[in-house]
Amino acid sequence: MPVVTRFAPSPTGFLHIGGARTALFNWLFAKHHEQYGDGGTFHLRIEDTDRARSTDAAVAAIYDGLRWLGLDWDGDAISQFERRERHQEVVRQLLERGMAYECYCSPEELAAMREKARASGAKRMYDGTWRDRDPSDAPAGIAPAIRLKAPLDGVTVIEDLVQGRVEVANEQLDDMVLLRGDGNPTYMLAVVVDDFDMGITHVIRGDDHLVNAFRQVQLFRAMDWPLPAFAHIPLIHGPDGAKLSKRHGALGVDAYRDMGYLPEALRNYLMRLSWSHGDDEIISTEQAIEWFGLDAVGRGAARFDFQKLESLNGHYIRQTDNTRLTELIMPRLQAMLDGVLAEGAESRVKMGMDGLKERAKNLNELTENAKFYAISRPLQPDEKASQILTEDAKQTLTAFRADVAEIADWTAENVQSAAKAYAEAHALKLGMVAQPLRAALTGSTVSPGIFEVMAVLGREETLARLDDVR
RNA sequence: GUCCCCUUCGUCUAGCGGUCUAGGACGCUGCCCUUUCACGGCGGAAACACGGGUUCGAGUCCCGUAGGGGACGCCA
Repeated sequence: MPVVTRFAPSPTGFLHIGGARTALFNWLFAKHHEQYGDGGTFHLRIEDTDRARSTDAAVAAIYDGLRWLGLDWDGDAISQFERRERHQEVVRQLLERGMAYECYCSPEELAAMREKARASGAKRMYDGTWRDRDPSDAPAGIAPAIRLKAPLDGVTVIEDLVQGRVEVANEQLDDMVLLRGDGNPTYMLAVVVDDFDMGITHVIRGDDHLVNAFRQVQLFRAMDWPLPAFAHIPLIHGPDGAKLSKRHGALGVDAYRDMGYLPEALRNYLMRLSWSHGDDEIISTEQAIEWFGLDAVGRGAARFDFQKLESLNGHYIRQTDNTRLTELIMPRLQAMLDGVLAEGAESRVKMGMDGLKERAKNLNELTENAKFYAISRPLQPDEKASQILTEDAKQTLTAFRADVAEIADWTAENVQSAAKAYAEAHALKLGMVAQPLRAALTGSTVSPGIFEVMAVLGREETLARLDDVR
């Protein structure tokens, strides 16, 4: 049977990292079945039933984040709000069949009920005041909410693909609100109706929804609809072990993009949280699609670890071709240098990329490391570099400059040979030549191999930079 | 408070009763490579929360305890 999954974020904030992983799992599961099973489809549904809190900007951020991560969805995204008439229609049916009822409790009454229930340790929050009450008792001028008439005893069972069999006594579950007093559907109603209408076969979402799932199952049963399979995946926690939230600084996926992470690195990192395939760590998306299955998803929450993401990102940066890296970095370089780039900056950056990329864990570092290729002369050596440029060092540089100016074929090899010859002739260690060169040519004490740098810079620029420090 | 879930190195995890003197990765750390920093290579320290069962045999199954997390909205 073909698999149909969905990612259903509420557009009240930006696409956060936990949501991104939920989307990833749904996407991988659908793709796996598309390529290795009977078919798979992945839908995006925007849960915007809360009109007050939903924003277009958040919707745009969700689209943007998913696209950046490469998680394409099938068909158009569905707006839950736009389906409210269908939701209302379902409630009408429920009402007609006596499976739902009108509730006239005021917010104050409900608050009092809640307090009382908690204080007395009662199972249900809502006490069922209007469950069997004659509608003629209804106070005038108050629009009622509609509640589901849920079973009072027995148990509701979920055979969760990740959590296993979980059951809750129905006496724990009170009658949930389906339609608000203003006639708008609640999330609980909308998910069930939409999941049914969309033919969702597998509901894969964070396990903070596990408890909700029981009430949703009651609704499915009330409508006599077939149940989808449920898979409640563990949440991602912050470094402190609590649910990931704004205070952890982990915001939207756009923040990760800004921090210089590659989407493939973030994808690889995210898929390894609560899911694994043996000892494999570096997993391409193609492999993940082939291997992904719900049976290999664990049940424990995972903590977010920036260092591991960083390490993975470094790996993917080294794997990425120089042209793409250069394109990714040029705008950042522009910003860093206030738009003032030396002539030929881009081609130098690209030519020097081999040496640059193995020294960076993220795009911001890469940009910082590439700066000396793009900046205009004269360079401002940093503090450590200045310390290296002593009078002795400058003399060495002046003498060596004369040697190197004679080189006919300006290559890294030839420049290096010249440096070695110079060091030998003056009984110096190679470092005594190389470090001053590095300080003069890059303005820093850390850089790619200095002879490679000289080759990339070219004879003219190299000699000019050497002259600058005299 | 009530209900639900979870528990292997600091972190992510492998392990699906014997092959576990518990493996991999990140991080930490020693050495090598080396013109700096990285990359890379070779080593090291580091974990089955605790207590009972079941079994010839338990990290693996069951039950408790402790700890952690999640949910208890006319939010999603």
